[in-house]
Amino acid sequence: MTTNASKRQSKASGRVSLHDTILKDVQQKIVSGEWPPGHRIPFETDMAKLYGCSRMTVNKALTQLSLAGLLDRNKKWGTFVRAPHTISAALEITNIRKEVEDSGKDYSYELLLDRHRQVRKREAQLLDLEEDATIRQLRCLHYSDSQPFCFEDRIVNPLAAPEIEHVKFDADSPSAWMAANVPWNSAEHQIVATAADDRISKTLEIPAGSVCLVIERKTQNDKGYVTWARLAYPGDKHRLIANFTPTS
Amino acid sequence: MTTNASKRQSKASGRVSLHDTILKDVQQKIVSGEWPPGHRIPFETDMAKLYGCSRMTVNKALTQLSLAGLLDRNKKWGTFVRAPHTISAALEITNIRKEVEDSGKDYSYELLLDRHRQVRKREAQLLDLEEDATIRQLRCLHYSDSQPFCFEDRIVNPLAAPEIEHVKFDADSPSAWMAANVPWNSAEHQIVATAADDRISKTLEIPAGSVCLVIERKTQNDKGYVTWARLAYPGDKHRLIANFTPTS
DNA sequence: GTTACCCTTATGTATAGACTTTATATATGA
DNA sequence: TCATATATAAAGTCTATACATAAGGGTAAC
Repeated sequence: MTTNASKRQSKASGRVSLHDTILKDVQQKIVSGEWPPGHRIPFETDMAKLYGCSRMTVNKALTQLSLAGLLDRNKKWGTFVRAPHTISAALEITNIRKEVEDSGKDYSYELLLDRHRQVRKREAQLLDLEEDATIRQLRCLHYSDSQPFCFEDRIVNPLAAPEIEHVKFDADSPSAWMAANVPWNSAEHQIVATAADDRISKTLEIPAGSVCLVIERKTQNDKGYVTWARLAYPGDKHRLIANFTPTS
Repeated sequence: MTTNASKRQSKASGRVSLHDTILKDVQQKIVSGEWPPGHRIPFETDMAKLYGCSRMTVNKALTQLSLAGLLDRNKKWGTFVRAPHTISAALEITNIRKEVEDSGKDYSYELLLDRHRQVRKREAQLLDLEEDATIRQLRCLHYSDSQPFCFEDRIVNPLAAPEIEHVKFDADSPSAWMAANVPWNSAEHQIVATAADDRISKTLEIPAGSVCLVIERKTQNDKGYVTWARLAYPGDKHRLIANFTPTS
């Protein structure tokens, strides 16, 4: 098959491998939200036709995305975009409700503040926004058995996630809703220990100056930074746990 | 090829796929230390013969391990076990020296304590040891420009890592040496904010009761728990940063 | 001696085809 | 009606083969 051989060559000399192209294409569609969680993606055979390649090549790309946790694959059913992007099994600190309920306590949550305002300078830098941009600010408190458990202070960039504008966070907390509904490209966490400032000590009902574990998280999609959140946990009661194995 | 077909069938009905078996075998050899970092593993063609399968099947396994970061693969040279297991790019908090030097400061380190003693009850539980087992305890202080930067308190289980017994930690710090030389199966991190106790405040030269970020790490190989370490960083000066993408 | 060219080696990519496994859908017979 | 075949669909595994690519060595021409 000389024609096929030359076809292969011309494609290979495109410098980047075909299965990698396919992988990136699919990943892009997922993180951009074009293929939302639950969406059934084309069958291997169809994608093979689409890219003019063999099924094995498509299979290689999809298998990798499945291992990476972006896809769920089922025989006969097909391949589906996986539910919310969990923040890697290693450091799953998104799900405050689960955290509370796993410890056998009752979870509840209260929205303290929800307003639109102009960004501050530091925030504009942080989220790479114009100086006069408008953001939505949310503050809420997560309870464990009616004990304050975590104070969440968040700003959202409406430009990067317009669909959030219509959401009232009376039932679901912002972090829960966002984890389930907003796809992201990359996330950065910063973890720091601080002394509780005035607001935190009052809200969490702990003495001013006592110790807090603070996690700041910034997530990004292809339209820019979506949100920045600060989660403050009281004292040495809270532990972040992360498990690793060489391969995962 | 009917004989081949039936051979395939009989293998496939072994319930677990061949490439996965190969992957696990290689991984086991690496984490057990049988194939140490730098070791050249057999060529694809040889492993194919060894397992009585095609090169593609071996390739699938090795490619995955390479993506997972356990192997380095080079054309013409072959495939090598990758250098020290870094603690996943996401949360690389092992390398204190690098951390310091990346911030433009000079790194130095001082060994404060090195002794053998009987385990305490809590430690025996933690590392799953006999009540009367002996452990090696190490304490040291990492400096950033002659400022105390991190206080390390560590216990080592000689049964799980006998080679450590001969190492004097006068040049390399225990954490550096262990990161470079001790393969591990799994690691657990716990991150917590605490108020500095007496020892920590004196060692790190900070006021008693001021805020500390403490990381506790426990690593395990196939012989059991190797070591437990507590790293204390002073105040809100220290931040743990972790970056995520959906695939990595 | 250096350049140009070819050979070798080991991994990398891609293909076409065969068979397996899991699960649904549909028809068949008691 | 219900259980049981049977067909079908899609992913999973594996093979044999082919060519590409990277890196090194060797050799002959200049």
